[in-house]
Amino acid sequence: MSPKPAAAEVKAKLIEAAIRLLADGGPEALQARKLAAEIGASTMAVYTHFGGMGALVDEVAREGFRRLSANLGEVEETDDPAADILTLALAYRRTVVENPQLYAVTFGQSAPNGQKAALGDMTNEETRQNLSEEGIVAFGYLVRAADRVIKAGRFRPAPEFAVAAQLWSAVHGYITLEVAGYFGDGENGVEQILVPLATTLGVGLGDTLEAAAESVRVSIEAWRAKEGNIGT
Amino acid sequence: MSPKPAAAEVKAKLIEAAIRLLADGGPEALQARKLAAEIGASTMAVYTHFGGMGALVDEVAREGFRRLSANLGEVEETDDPAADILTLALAYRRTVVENPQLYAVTFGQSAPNGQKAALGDMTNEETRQNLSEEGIVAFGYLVRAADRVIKAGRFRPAPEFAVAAQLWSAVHGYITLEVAGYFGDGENGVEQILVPLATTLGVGLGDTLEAAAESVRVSIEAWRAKEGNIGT
DNA sequence: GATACATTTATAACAGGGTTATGAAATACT
DNA sequence: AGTATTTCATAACCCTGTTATAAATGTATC
Repeated sequence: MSPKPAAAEVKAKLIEAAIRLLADGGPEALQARKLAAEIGASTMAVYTHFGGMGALVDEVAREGFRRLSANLGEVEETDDPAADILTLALAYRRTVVENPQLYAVTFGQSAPNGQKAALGDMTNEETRQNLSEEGIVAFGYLVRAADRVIKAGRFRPAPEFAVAAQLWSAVHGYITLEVAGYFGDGENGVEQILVPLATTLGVGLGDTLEAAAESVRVSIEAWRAKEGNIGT
Repeated sequence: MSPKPAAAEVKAKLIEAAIRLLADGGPEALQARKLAAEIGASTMAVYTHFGGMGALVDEVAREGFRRLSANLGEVEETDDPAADILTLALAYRRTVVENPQLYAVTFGQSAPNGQKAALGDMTNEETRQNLSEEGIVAFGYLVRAADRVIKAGRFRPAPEFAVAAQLWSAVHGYITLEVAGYFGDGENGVEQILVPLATTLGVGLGDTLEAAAESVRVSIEAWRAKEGNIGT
């Protein structure tokens, strides 16, 4: 059926090259001619395999979601689900901080060609079904974690989706502002804002101040050990 | 000193035209040739008055901050500072929702020319001084509101800046995700997510559940009356 | 194995952006 | 009035996405 079986391979190489160019040179480095040169082909490769730069950027955005989901999936569920939430937030943050350019595209912020990567409405029970698979998978980790905390009796009973959406808003907002440069370099913002924010959210959703603080402490300690962040 | 006194006027007309084009046609409509046609001039106007599209976009971003500050400044301080915080958040949200394209530029998300509108580090006492004036003014309203709630004894004692940064993260994140289309159309997300989030933040920062809920109720009621949002 | 067909690819051109020289027009100062 | 300085319109330049076009490459059929 397909005269040239190398098609999928070229497609993958283009995506790979796109992410590399994006990470190195920012959105303006994501150009058809540079991509072609990177994989040793002509610009036509972009058009035969994607139809244009727009679709390629879309695919890059989806790949970002896939990598985010993969990183969130590596977070193990412990017997302290409240701590797991902050651990997920820290994994989310680390993923974005390590490749801000990619996630600017993934979240439709940086738009090399005026693209948007909208996933769809999450507040509607029905439309939530036909969301892009990549986005719903990533969000699903938060929903599951929220559900576990509620079932453990530490958050007040509430729709786990609504709780997850609140957590997502707060964490996403924090990460967006940190990456934009508002909270300084390094782990400064994590210590001064994200950690207190995690406590605030835990207590606000029903946890006791003591339990929330302890969960935050546990998660942060593991984070420091894992990422080699010797807290100051 | 200046041979042509019309300079400032042309500059203002360009900014005005840029915001109009942006609102109507999105980032890709923000072009030197279109701007020139809009004000009945040649593209050189952009270069003599701004030096290039980049600087013009920068100026548009600052204008967005100025308008945001103006809208936040219109929020009156009541004797319920916790309610005022949600009122500020709703004004913030309304400003962005009414002109998402402008605020995509203001927050450096949409980058017609790869521009960024970074304001600077807010976690550092010293560097916080030399932030761009436009950004610090807008953020200042939140800091002042947080301070009032703390002084009223409803939030636990804490640096008002840190509290404001948490609030800003959460609200900014919510707005970003709503505008991106994740929370459906209209006031859906406000009712389902932003309002509960406000309660969560209030309680998490030290307020009682009853007091926080009452403040949210008061603010939302005023909001419905003002914006004509007949709650469902 | 040779031929027909579909797909991919390289080349080259086109269209539409930002930007830049250049000289003319317009205004303020002397 | 004359001079200097700024602004502006025209036209070109460069770069980027895109699109014709024809050659090359592989698959399927006889």
